[in-house]
Amino acid sequence: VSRSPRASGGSTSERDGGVGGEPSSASAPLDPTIMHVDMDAFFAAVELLDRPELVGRPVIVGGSGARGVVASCTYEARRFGVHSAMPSSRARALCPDAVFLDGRHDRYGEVSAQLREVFLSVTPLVEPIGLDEAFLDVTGSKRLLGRPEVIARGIRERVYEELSLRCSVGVGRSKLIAKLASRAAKPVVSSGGVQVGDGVRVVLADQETAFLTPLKVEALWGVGPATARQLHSLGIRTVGELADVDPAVLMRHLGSGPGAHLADLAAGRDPSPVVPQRAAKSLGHEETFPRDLFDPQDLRARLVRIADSLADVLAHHQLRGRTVTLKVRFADFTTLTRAHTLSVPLDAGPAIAEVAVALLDSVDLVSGVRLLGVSLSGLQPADLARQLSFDLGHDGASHHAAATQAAWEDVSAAVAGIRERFGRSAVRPASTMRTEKRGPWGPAAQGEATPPP
DNA sequence: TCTGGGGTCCTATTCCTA
DNA sequence: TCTGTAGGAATAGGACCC
Repeated sequence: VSRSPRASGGSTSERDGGVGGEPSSASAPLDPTIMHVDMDAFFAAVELLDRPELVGRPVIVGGSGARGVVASCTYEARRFGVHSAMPSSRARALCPDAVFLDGRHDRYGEVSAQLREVFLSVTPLVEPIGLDEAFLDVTGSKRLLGRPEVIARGIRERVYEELSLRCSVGVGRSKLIAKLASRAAKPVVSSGGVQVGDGVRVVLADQETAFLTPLKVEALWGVGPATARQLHSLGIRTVGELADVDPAVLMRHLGSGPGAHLADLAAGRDPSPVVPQRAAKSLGHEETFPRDLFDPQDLRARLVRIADSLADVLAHHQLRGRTVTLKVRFADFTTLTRAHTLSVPLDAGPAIAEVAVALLDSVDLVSGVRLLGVSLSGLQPADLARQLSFDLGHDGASHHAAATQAAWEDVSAAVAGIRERFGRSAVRPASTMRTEKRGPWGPAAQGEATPPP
């Protein structure tokens, strides 16, 4: 090992510019080179692929109902100030001519899988972040594929050739730098128009400080509105100012963990590795209702349907979980959670619903409910859980839910099979059917029907 | 303006048990 | 047998990410 940074007393990055440089001699350890690939307006761009007649128009993907938000939008819509996470009502006011489309996550998932194939042809070390971005550790690919900038441009070209989609690529020694660099490579939108970005931005080791210093603190991973407010109150607005603050001060104001973490990021220190696969720690499903609901019986029925949807997700992942968490958001947007951990892992809809409904019954619902959600954590593979499920639990709730789980074991498998062949709506919990539109009791908007006499 | 749905991680508190 | 304590698990809330 001829070029070990430690052995030679200095970082190789000081010699070759940090991120890659020329391919090194065969046995030398290479400087880490991380890439962050971020699709441009991903959901909206996929919609335009399938509906080319919309190209050039402002297109907004997201819930178009009264309580929806923007999930993605084209740059034509961004010119009007529309951006993701904005309430749809506001987006419509800003851009009345926009075309609103409901999201098709299955479709985005398909394209995302194709995208991953491109990434995996460059390096096996791919860490997806959502459907539309990923970190790639290309440290070991440089000898074969060339300088980082060459690799990055190659990825960009292949994504465009194979998927007709554009992306931005950031390159640096760490995930922190790579992520910020990809943002710097993005197209810039103003009311005047769209300025095409570089597409690729490489930040070399000796450029890191100059690159980070002028950025706003909000640019850092982990600084959201609440942390930004606190930092602003301390007179800190840029990453450079943050780097000048004594870490002890940050730890005092933000807590020891987040404070120390933020001090590291501001100084450009981010040792976090690219992690190819992460096992899910929780799975959940939640629904916001078109209008607030007050009737406990109605809410219980909604919860059963949500638990049923969650059971589908669990079956798909072949997982069970021991902790059931109920989430309730009230009309005033305050949110509470209630959790119960069982001795036996569940995946059957009725068993999950039983626990969730019991939790719901412990909550005061008089102020009106806008959202209900159920999630399961403490996950384990279903086949392993099945072997261990002879233990029916000790406390009353566990015992009851475990018995329900056992009783529904075979039924759940049969339901999954039927849905596989005939679609999700082929089998539904009976208790949810009173909320569906149907015959003798007259037409009503879905989910708004009056219960039959 | 009025705030989705899918998650992760962190902190504080409470409760149980060795 | 009783008491104090330390530590872990469970619980709840909040911030943040895409």
